[in-house]
Amino acid sequence: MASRKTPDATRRSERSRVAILTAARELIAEVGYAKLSIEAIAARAGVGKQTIYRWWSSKGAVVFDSLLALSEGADGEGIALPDTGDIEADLKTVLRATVAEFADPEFEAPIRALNTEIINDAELAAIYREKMAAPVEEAKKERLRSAQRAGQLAADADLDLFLEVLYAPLAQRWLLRSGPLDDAFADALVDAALRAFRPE
Amino acid sequence: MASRKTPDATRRSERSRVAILTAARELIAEVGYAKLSIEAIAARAGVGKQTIYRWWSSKGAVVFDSLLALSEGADGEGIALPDTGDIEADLKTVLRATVAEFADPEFEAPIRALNTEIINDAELAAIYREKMAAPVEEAKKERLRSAQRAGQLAADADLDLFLEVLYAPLAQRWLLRSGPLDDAFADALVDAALRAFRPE
Amino acid sequence: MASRKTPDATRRSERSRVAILTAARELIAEVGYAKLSIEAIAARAGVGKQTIYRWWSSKGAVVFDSLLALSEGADGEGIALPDTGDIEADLKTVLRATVAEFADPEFEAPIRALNTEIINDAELAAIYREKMAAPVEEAKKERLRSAQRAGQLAADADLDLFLEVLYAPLAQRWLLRSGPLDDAFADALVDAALRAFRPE
Amino acid sequence: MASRKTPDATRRSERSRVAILTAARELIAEVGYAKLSIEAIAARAGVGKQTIYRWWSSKGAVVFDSLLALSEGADGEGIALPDTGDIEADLKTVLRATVAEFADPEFEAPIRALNTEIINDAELAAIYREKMAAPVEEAKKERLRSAQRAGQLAADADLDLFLEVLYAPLAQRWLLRSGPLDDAFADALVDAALRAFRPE
DNA sequence: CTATAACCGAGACGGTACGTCACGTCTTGGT
DNA sequence: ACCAAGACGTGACGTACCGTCTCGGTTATAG
Repeated sequence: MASRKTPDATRRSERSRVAILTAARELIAEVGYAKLSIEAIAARAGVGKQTIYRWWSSKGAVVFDSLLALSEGADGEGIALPDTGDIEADLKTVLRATVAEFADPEFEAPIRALNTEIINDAELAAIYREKMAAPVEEAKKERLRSAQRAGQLAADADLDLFLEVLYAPLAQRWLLRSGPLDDAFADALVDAALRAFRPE
Repeated sequence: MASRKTPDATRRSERSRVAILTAARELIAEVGYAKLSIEAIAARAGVGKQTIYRWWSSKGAVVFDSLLALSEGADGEGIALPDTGDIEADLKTVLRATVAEFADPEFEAPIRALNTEIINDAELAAIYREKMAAPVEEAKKERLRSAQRAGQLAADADLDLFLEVLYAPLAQRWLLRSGPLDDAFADALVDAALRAFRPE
Repeated sequence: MASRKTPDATRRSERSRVAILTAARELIAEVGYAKLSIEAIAARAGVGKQTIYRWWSSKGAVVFDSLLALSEGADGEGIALPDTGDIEADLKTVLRATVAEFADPEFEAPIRALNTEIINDAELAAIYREKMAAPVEEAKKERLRSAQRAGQLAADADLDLFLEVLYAPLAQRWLLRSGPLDDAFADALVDAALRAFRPE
Repeated sequence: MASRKTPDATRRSERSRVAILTAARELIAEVGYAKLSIEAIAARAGVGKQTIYRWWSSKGAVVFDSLLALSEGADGEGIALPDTGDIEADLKTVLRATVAEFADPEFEAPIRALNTEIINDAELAAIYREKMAAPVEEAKKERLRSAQRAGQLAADADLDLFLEVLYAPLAQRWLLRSGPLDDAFADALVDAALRAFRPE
């Protein structure tokens, strides 16, 4: 069941690893995911192609890792959501921030690339959920639990479902460009989600 | 000074058009979107490559057309939703059907391919919304208006938002494989959406 | 028994064919056979690698053809040997010329390349004999027959053997650098060969 | 300012040296010279690549050494030619044996490899002549001197030339596959050489 | 009797070239 | 004019080896 050739990870060149991931990130921003090539990454990173193939199984895996690396460092505590005691206000703040983030053209290419990868590769999807989505989601749920304790959300609300109802429409509009992505939309989503899961 | 290339659509070979679209559909199902090539489509269709390039601007466009063709024929009236008078029951019926459809491995490859295209190509996204999404959406909204008239939905409910809250989480789970996609989930979504937009 | 893919020779680009052969010849002279690469030939010829692989099966075949092309044009009559009536004088003239030719550094690289190919590829060896060696050999034998008629050579002399005795030592010295390659050696070879095959 | 690299020969691992040479010989026989790689030799010999590069300057040098090793052991006296008093009979015996040796497919690959190396590398050619060719040649010349003393060969015959006239045609036919290599040919060569250098 | 310097196995590394695939353009001959 | 066929220049693929460069580990003299 093990892979046929297992390079010795202790000998791995950290310099090369970082250079490859950096080059991949830069190139995605510059030429987009579709026109990204392993050769270009290797050239930009000053690395032999084999060094990429030795440690990653596909272009998608490199790209994925390069984006994953972005969200690291701030692992754990750093990603708590604001808690003013007013769940509606706090969620609107957060969703408006998300909307603003999506509007940043800098994030456009990499995030579309990431989604393209995840849609077509179940394995990467699993890693994505574990490494990138899960911590953020947990932070969000923590805030929701606080709201439940404060009686602002039904005590038996399915928090996963709540988050999906809240975020999926946002993500869909952005991905499919199926409608305006503005503060009004963010607010409307928060209102709808809170209505759907209010106490009583 | 005139545009360099304007093929005469009246002379277009219908036989070739159909063969290309059919070949594209078959190949997507067989090898997936990523490994699909124009050359393979041409070979399978018994067509010169130029005949493809003459009428479509990119691989995505061919693929897109080939999938678009699937949803045609039943244009207009055919896609009305059930209306038993009970919006909750009707929506659950429809969403459960959608869930079942997504579970069909036959649809897997083409729909993921379609989404990959749409995510990365704004123009195709527009055509998709106009040609494929809009008619279906309109049918759904028609049913919702009926529910509004029956007092089962708030009179001022934003129907677009309602549909997004209802369908986006479904689509997201399927695309990202972020959770089970079953009848229970469908029912929970309908319940949440109806709670968010109930009258009063 | 036919090759798996047979390109249409009538469509072949003469421009590319000539450019490839020319580039190959130039590069052999410049960098030698061992360091010659298909990629370099393609680049120099302004041609895609596939165009080379389409028409030749190996680097050796290209190189071989490029050298073969050199000896064409003068096919047939052009290669008669001098016939003054004195076979000894004539052979010495010819062998001294051959010695001089071998001393030309311009010929060094290509001819060594040619021999390397022929030694290791029986098929190329056969083509070489038929296309390059045979015509020259026939011309030489014609001169020897004239000498036989003049009574300067045994009437029953094996002319093939005569030529081998005459030329093989020359070629060997050059290839293996096993001794000086000068006029004295040429003369000595002619003397020995004539002694071995004199009349009576 | 001293030479950068001077491995200490006294510390050299004999086990590795032999394993490398053996592996090289085996691989030449198995895959031929052209497809032989340093990495394959190292792997087969259970040796690090550096150990090869430390002691040999090129692939050719390794191959050459591996073949050279074959002809050692019997250095010096062992390689005397038969001397029955009849030079014609003795030479025919020897040449027929050589012909038989060339027909052995076991020798095919290595000897062609050796020649390929020698043709393209003047330095190896010099070593070859000194280490492999010279002793054999001296033995042959010793037999010829005996024939001269017996009056079977011209007293002033150039023995080097004699050997070239005798052996070069043989080697050429084998290398270029330019004709049958049989006993008849061997006999004809001996006859021709003896005619060329007979007394008087 | 260490220690310290070389060789050694292993194999990661930056590279070059391989031979293949598909791209999108262009040309030819047939309908 | 459109079409099937496919040659072409281009560029990327993933693989094989190149020759160099660390890494421990193991000898085998020199202190």
